[in-house]
Amino acid sequence: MQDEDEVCREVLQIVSLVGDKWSLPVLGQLRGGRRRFGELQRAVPGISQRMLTVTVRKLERDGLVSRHVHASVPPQVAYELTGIGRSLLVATLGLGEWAAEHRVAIAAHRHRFDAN
Amino acid sequence: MQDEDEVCREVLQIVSLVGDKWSLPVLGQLRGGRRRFGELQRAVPGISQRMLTVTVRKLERDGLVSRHVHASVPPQVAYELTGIGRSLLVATLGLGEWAAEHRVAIAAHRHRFDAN
DNA sequence: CGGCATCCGGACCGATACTG
DNA sequence: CAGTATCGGTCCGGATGCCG
Repeated sequence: MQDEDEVCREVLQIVSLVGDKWSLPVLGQLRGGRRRFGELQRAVPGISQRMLTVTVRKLERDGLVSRHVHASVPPQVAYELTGIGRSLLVATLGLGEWAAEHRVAIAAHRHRFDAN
Repeated sequence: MQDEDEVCREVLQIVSLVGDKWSLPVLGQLRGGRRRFGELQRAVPGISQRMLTVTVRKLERDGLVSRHVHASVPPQVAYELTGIGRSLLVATLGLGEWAAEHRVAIAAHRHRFDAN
C-alpha cells in the first residue's frame, strides 16, 4: 500500500493540531461545556497565562473552539468546543484506550532498555 | 468527569511516543515488513541520517520496533515492527479517518481566521 | 553500511511585567 | 479579568565530519 505514508502524514497534521503541551488538557476541560478564561487557567494545573492565551488562540484558529466575548466591566470571555473540536476529542479516545492498555508494558520495556 | 483529564494525559504520553517529526513515517514504512537502515532512509523522503538513527533508537527503546544486527562486512542492521508497534499503528488509523474527513474544513477555517 | 560527535539556528515554553 | 510584550532557557532537528 503506498497510501500508508499518506495516512501517516495526515495523522502527523492532526498531531500538530493538538500535539503541543497544553491543547489536549484545555480541550479536555472544555468537554464539560463553556468555560471562562480564568476558569480554564485554574482548571488546568501549571499552565501560565501566556500559554493559555497562545493555546486557545491556536485552537480557535483551527476551528476547534469558539470564542465568545461579553463586553462588560470586568470583561468576560468564554470558550466552547465546536463540533469539530468535539469530534476530534472523540477520535482521540481510541488512543486513550490504547494508552491504558499498553502504558505499563512500554514503561517496563523502556526501563529494561535503559538498564544497559 | 474528573478522569477526562487523565485520559488527556495518557493520550499526551502516546503523542510524545510518536509525536515527533519522523516516528510516524518510519513506523509507516515498517508496516511492509523488515527494512534495513539504508532502505528506510531512502523510503522516508527528507530524513537525515542522524534523525533516522535517533528515531529508530527511540522507537526501539519504547518497544515499538525491534533491531536485528547481522554481523558481516558490510554490516547489516534491520528494523521490524513489534506487536505493540503494529497495534499502535492500527490505533492511529482512527485518527487518519478523522483527518481525511476534516482536513479541508480546518484549512478553510484557518484561512478565514488569518484573513483578519 | 550503519552510526556517533559536534555545532548551530529556530521553535517551544516559562517567568515576569505591563495594559484596556 | 483577559490579555500583550519582552526576555531567557531548553530542546528539537539539520549539516557536517569521523569511526568500526
